[in-house]
Amino acid sequence: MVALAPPHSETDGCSIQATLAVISDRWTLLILRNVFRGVRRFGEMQADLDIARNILSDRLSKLVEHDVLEKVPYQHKPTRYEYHLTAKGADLSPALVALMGWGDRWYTDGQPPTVLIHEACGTPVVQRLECPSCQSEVLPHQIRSQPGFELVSPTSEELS
Amino acid sequence: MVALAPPHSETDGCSIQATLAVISDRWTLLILRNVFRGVRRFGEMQADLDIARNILSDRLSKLVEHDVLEKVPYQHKPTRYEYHLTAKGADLSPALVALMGWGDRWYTDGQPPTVLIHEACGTPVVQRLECPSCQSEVLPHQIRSQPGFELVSPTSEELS
DNA sequence: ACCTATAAGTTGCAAATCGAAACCCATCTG
DNA sequence: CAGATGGGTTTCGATTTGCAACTTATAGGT
Repeated sequence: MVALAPPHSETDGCSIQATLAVISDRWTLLILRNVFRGVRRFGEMQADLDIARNILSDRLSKLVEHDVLEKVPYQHKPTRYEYHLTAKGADLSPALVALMGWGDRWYTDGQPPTVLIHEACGTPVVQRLECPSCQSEVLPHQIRSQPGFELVSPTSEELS
Repeated sequence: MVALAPPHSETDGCSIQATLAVISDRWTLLILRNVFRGVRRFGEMQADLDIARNILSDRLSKLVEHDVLEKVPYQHKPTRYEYHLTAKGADLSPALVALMGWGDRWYTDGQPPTVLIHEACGTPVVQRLECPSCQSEVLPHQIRSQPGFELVSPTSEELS
């Protein structure tokens, strides 16, 4: 298990909380996964996801508000928009990869429905934690969490 | 942007969908983050998260149902349980790391509230995609998604 | 025996959110 | 002018949420 610092909710954990405020509902990540795959228009998304139109509309505007997607006109008369990933949205890629990986590992019997492969050589890629100074892989139990700038020594918690 | 295959919803994307069925609500990931940090009891979680007791109760039993957490008795008379991560639950660690990382990168002005460091040397760790055969880092735009076993050549989508 | 405290829920009910279908608007095609 | 297309908004019943109060089980004190 990962040894993490004891919680002190005001300063800490807000990263997850802020993240969840943006993506934690049944549809948002599915919408984003589709945008990653090139499904960018209202109708395409609606057909592919089988989501209610009002909900899709609401989620898209929230994603635009949160600067995860941006509306890009693709025709005039009448003006119609596509939804493209912003830099912030594209940066959700690792999270999407991680969640997809978990689903693959625990919710498929045989092959995963989709594998991500290294374009140059065709090998399936893996997601790992690395230590930039040791240049080696770090396993989950070899990490410790530490407050960013307060120099509080975390009263080290016992493990399970 | 990541080049991904066109969607064909029945076979594909179910990994994300299955994952979202488990974790996609406002509280579940916060609960799990706390369990990762050693907060395992009902009352502790309730106090730390400021979550309604009925919702917490509901989420915990769903997580137990989904085999992400398990109830472990820590006293008898009256029997009380702690919630521990199963292997499946612990395997959510990369996803949690990725989501926390995104929040850190986009929702904090200065230092991130919490950094994950390599226990052995104290260096902050990074999460990367790697190609096991090239033994090199793979950037998000260098990956392609591919159906797991059907040999369908994805009609390569134009990029943005 | 009685009172209080601790831990972990459950229940009741009002308020917010969701979802399916219908409706609206602008424009192009026949 | 009658559809068709694309992208929504509105309406309204069903579901989910959240707060507060209640319950159960047990230990400790007086």
